[in-house]
Amino acid sequence: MNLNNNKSILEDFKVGVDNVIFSIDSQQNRLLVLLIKRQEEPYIKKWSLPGTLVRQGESLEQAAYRILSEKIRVNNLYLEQLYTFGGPDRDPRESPNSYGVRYLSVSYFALVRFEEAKLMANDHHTTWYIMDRVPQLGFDHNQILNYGYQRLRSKLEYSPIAFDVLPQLFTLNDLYQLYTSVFGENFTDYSNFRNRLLKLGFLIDTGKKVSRGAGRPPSLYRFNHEAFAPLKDKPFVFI
Amino acid sequence: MNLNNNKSILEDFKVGVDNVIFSIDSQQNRLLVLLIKRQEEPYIKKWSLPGTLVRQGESLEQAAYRILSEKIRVNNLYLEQLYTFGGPDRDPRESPNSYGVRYLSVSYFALVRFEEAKLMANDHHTTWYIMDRVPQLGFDHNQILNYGYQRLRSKLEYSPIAFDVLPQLFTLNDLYQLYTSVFGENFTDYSNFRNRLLKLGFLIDTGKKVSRGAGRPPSLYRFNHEAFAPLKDKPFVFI
DNA sequence: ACATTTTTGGTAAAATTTACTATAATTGAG
DNA sequence: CTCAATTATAGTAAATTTTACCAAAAATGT
Repeated sequence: MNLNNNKSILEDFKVGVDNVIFSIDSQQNRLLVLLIKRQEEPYIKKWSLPGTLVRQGESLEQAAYRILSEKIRVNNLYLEQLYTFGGPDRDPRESPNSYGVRYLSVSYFALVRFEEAKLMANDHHTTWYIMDRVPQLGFDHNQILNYGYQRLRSKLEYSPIAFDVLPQLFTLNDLYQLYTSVFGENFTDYSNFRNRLLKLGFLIDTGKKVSRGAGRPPSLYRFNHEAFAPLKDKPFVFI
Repeated sequence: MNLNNNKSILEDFKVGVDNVIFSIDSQQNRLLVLLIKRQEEPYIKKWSLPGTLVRQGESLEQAAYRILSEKIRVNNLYLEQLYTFGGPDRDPRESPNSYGVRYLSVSYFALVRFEEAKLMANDHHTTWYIMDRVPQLGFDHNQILNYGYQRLRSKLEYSPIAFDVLPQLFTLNDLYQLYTSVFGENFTDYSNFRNRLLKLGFLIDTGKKVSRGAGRPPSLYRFNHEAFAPLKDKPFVFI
């Protein structure tokens, strides 16, 4: 950043953070995204991504966590920065050519554990939307959501983010259900998914069995961070 | 973004753009990055990434292009957003707890054609640095540079950004040299690289031959955007 | 007891990757 | 002009991985 510029032509920004918060209901095979019904202008009554403006002394990531904790109560999650949208015309609050304060949106992507993600009881304007039934959103939030969806899919392909939202001990079928909820019907078959994952060597069979109704009881597995680490920088996919 | 917040606790930002500008000198097998020797505080005399503050009515990407065009003259390039660094303590100009104006850095990643990238003649504080000889930089720019380097490598693996900086017509060896300049000695051998690329079907043999000293004259190829398009959303790598 | 369900372990065929070789087409030295 | 050196191109056999299945194991529930 160069301070030699004439300060008078610089622009002042308010910085907002908008979150694409996904959760996976493996029971019902659904990918869900958290949306807010706006209570004020602009885009009043429209659904939108949960967001906030960054406060003094607060980091971007802290702001992203603050949004999350105001809407849902959850302990296990994965969160990372997505993209920064900052064209001068993206927010109708900025009347064109007025050159007053300008809004920048730093978007974050989160994946949260569904079983423990409870909506705040007093908030009736927040809901989990089924991903492929999302309506037209306010601002440029459909674009941001789509960007987040692509990120979710690519992260699941080569990163162990699924294990941030699965319980400590899980069955291979739990993992498979999670993946099919996101990738849909034409996902690879269970047997091959299983073989590929096990060969990678970072899933540990605890030997414990659990009974869940009919059928042979499956083994409970856990994710081994140490065994995954060496794979981190190598190109590989596990789907 | 929620306007219900008490405005008094919000923070005002100046937004800067910092560029990680790479170029590849295939002749000398070197990956280069453009650095600026700072002429003012903070970090005076230190090398740093070229950056600027965003002006009124200017988009982030426009600002990124402006930096580029002030330092080098180049026509063929690839540019995309990298990451936004915005902790409250990243810039020493912000005295801690003063809560005045705060600086946010949106970083961009660029790959430019080396043959036509001429440094501006009157600028003696700008230079191409060999990537693995980069010194300690000002601000958090080593971190940003490293982030850009990872992006460069992963982009080269599954995106056709190389063809944005190669000439319209190029030999397969030109392409190979470019890749080895970035990925180093233990890169896959030429014969297999060739076979893999050709099988993907987006490189068109023009039939034209060109003589460059000793050896059988190679064919000139061109990149076919239409043939690449269907691969865009499918998982694949071409190295 | 046995039909049903689900997990687990496998395998044969297809496809791909890897390591390597042979041949073709040029330049440049003598 | 001849031939060694050089670079491009075309392959191929072996190793490995992926794909599309199948069968046995271990539980449930009627």
